[in-house]
Amino acid sequence: MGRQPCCDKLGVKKGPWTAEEDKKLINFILTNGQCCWRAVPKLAGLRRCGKSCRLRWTNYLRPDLKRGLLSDSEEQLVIDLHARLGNRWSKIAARLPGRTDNEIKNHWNTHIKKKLIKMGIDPITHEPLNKDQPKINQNINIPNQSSSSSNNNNNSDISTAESLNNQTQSSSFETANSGPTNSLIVINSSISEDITNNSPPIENSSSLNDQSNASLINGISIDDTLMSCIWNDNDVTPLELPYSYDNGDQPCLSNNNVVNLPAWDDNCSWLFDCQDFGIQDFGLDCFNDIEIMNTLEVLDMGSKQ
DNA sequence: AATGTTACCAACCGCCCCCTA
DNA sequence: GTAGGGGGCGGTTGGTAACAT
Repeated sequence: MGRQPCCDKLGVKKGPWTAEEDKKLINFILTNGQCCWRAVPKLAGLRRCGKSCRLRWTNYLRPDLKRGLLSDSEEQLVIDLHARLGNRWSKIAARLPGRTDNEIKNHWNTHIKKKLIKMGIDPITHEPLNKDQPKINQNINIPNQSSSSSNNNNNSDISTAESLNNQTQSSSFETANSGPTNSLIVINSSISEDITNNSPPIENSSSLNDQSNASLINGISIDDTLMSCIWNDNDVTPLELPYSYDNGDQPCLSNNNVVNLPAWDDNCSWLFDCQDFGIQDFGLDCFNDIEIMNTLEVLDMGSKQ
């Protein structure tokens, strides 16, 4: 017995969303909140699959989304989280406020993956591609280490690594060249404590599965808040992230390490209006017509570009 | 200018998990 | 206990813009 399709395929439109459809969906969500997605298309007057509506909303229309490329710090955080969580994009996205799993997944596949490969890092295992010649520590987060060493990557790669090094202090790689097993990339955070104390399931456990490896990460500086968030399977809403917003617009780690997420684009100022209320709630009596119209106007602008 | 190639990303597909009756 | 619905998730595709030849 096959499953019922999520929607009636006949008469369901596919492909890119039009500004008109976006308006309808936004209007509906703002008016009614997020309810049963299957019912949304019908109620909103859209010839779309409910799933498609949900995706459009969560990946593009949600007012709390950031747009634009990931910053270096965000990128580094994604790498760190991926090393721990694997391709659990939604889990990773949950730790990056304003970013969606789809966005992170795309960014990983188009940017980070290539960067890591160029650096000699296997993007899947986060181990050096050539284990006999571990060299990534010469590029990543080893302060005062010359980047002119054996790695002959191009300048952009080196500058990328340096950039990551400079901007991200609390989340970084290190390679452990001396282990009896394999060279190892570890996250510069509370891994060692978590391994010994909590022992949560580790996606890429191959890199962290023996005593020698565990010993290698002893002494690495710890950011308990961040890693405890990562370990907890409980969903973490953006507000529960270990960031705080210094001066209202500069996210900081709870341990006062600035993450340097970029200031939001001025064009997204309307989003701030929307952040005064709970996105999850969208009971939306707190919306006023002006805010809704602002949203729709911005959408119009975007669609005309 | 025309054509080919690459990069990017929005959107879709289908599987899986969770909840509920 | 279990079947089915709903939503979430990760992988993949397809359109298109940018760049190269």
